[in-house]
Amino acid sequence: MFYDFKKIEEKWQGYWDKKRLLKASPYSNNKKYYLLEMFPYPSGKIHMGHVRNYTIGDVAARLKMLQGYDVLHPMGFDAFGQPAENAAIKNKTKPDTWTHKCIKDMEVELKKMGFSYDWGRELSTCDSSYYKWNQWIFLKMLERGLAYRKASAVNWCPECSTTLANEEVIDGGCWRCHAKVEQKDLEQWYLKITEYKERLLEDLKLLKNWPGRVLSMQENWIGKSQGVEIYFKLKDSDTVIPVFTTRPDTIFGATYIVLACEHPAAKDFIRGKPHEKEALDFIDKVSKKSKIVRASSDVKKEGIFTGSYALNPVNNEVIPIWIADYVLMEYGTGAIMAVPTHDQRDFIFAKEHGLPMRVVIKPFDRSLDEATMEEAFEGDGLQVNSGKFNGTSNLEAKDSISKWMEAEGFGRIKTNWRLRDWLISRQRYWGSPIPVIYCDKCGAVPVPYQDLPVELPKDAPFTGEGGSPLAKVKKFVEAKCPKCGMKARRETDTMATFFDSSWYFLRFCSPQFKEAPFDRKEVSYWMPVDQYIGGIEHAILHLLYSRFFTKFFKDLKLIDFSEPFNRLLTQGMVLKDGEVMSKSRGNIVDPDSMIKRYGADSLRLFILFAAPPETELEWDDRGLEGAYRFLNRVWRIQENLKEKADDRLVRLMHKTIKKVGDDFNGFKFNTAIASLMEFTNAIYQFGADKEVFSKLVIMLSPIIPHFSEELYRLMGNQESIFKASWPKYDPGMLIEDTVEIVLQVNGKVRSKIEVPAGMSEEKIKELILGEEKLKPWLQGNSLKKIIIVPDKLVNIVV
RNA sequence: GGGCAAGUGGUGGAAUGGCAUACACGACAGACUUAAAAUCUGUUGGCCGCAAGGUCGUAAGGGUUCGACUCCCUUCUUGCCCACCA
Repeated sequence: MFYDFKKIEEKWQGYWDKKRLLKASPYSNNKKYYLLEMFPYPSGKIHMGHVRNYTIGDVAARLKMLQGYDVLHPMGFDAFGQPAENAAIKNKTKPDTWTHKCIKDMEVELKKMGFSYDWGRELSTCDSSYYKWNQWIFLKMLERGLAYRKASAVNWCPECSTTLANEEVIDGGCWRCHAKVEQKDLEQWYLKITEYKERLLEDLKLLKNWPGRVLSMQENWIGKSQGVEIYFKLKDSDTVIPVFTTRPDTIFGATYIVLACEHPAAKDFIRGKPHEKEALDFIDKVSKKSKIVRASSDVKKEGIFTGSYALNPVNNEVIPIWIADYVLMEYGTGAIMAVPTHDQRDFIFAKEHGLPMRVVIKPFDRSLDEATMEEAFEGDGLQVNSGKFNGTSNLEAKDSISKWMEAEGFGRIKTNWRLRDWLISRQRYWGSPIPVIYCDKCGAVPVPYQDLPVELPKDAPFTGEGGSPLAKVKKFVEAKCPKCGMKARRETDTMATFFDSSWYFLRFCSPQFKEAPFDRKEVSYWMPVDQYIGGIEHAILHLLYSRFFTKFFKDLKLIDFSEPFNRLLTQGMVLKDGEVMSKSRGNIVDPDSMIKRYGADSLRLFILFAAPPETELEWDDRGLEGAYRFLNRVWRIQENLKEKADDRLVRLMHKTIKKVGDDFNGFKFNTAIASLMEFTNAIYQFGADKEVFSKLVIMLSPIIPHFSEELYRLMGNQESIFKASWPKYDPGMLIEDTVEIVLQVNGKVRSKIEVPAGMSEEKIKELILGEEKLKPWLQGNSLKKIIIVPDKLVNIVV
């Protein structure tokens, strides 16, 4: 009556493993498919998000196996990172021990789901055979000037005692622990990702199969903006204050200038002025606050007058210079021209401090008065109060004013970027050591290639006190200078884990390769990744860094493609009662307990059926039970097979094969499953023969592999179902003899008729005008028009 | 504040210019059973109607069209991402 999922799933998992059935084998033909899901952090337990991500991937991978592709479907672990250190402190264990235990536990859980990974290719980023190549890549970057050291104020998380990249600061807090981020000065290693900004932006155009939202997020992150750098001269002096603007069309309305507090000239402008002390106090007060706090401290804009004045180059107007907290030193030149009438931030600031304003762009359909304005006008319109540009549209003026200012020497046309260099240093233990030695005489010296890997010492002390445990390991820190042989000191910072995950997709092509990060021959066969699947939370950082690394490898002539991921799918979150599943909410549904109750196949089926992959998925225990019931329903079909299936069923089978194939290719698993359910319902109605049933089972096999393998073998097949081929449909069987035509009067359905397919418009017209059911609607009305959609619909307009 | 999605039965969702609500969950009824579970077979958007049938209905309002869940405009709501980016 019930199929024994526990026995079946264990049996076939063991069989696939023993036969190495899921091993990726290249070069068997010329169709390759590299399917990759974002590898997990080994926390020790898989959650529903993993189950969803990996189930989606597994269906695609198994489908491609059935379609005869060489499939590469690997799995590994993003194993460096803070939680291992935190666990080490808490449980008095070692990060290494803890991580490897977690990896073991997760392997077991992943295997229970029956995912088709080639476990022979498994890798962990914390193994020295992997991070050796992180160090190799770092040295290559160092050689090319792409890795450099810079002392600067960095984001400091007091909770984790570590620095964070700008990208890792979320709402003023640490991306992992959410503690409030502070400012601190440190010498840090950076990667010059900005050198690739043009290509990172330009090549987004190549990514035709990426979700639009991810592309636009990347574009905004890179943040290219065209504008003009305008030179404002100080009144009674030759000192120039450059200012960047994307709105040169508003230059005639610039009524004051604002400097960032950190602006190098700020203190000069204050010196000897009446409010000198007050102004210095203000600068001091603001600079003590971290920039993150300043950014998040709502809308209040504080500022103070410097006492100095500048000249607007286009009209020689004398305008005051202010200092304020809402201007950022990091963007543009650290100084802005303020146009309160056409920028809302400037407007608020001007109102608060009684600064002058002047309208220079008026809306097309009305006039504007600065005295009565309640907010800035940021839309498009016509230039006014703008000298010889009056009357032109501001969009045109943007261009003509820029060119005019450049010609007059008032400024120059310039492009600004939002993208910053990438800070990779971490004052942490559990990461790849940065392969550099500091010598008093020779400075920072790279570790020679033949000395790689620089191994992490296993016996670092974990006290939970701040600072890096690595710095406390004497025999690690003490080193000889590779250049002069003198006593020297080893770098104790480790790399950000985003470094590890920026190239793992290349390593999977040849995970045991000893000569280089990857074997060029294998990479040129498998790469680029045909389908990448993961969470939207990685839309910016991980994907941008991976694209950067790929371009770097291309420049090294190690590969000959410039984008790593052809197609990208970002799957939606798994919700419970409308909320994201999380420990803090206490609404976690543990996959393992669901596998115990209903089996992995039911879980896979439910999670694919409940929602399309990209949208959020609402968890529902009863839905899972429904999936289990469906499997039993299919299971029972084998007990009642007929000699020969009904023609109607065979026709439906061909339709279903087409529909399911199309839906699978478009990752529309929910509707593919719906079709398979309809087909199953039809089998209950008409009765199937062995051939029809086996095709149903093959179509189900990517979704519910153990179940399908078992049924397939019970039907007498000796070979694995994954050696079978995907069923083909006969296009002739899709054509219907008769079609149902919907009859509308004035767009409302009034009747339907059955007619032979391909009937001519004339004949249809004749037929429907005599149709009894339509008479009441046509009587007493004059016929205006008849619209005929062949084989589908007729609309009579009266 | 900006950008991008989305809004459809009691619920998850289907339909991307042509029969709104496929498929599933839940609910209700029938068969089987001493009974229950399981299974099988039905019914299941609202309103009016005994019925045939009619009528309203895809967040709200307007527009384009013979015809709109679908395209356009306005508004509202929710979610995600970004955010003093000049």
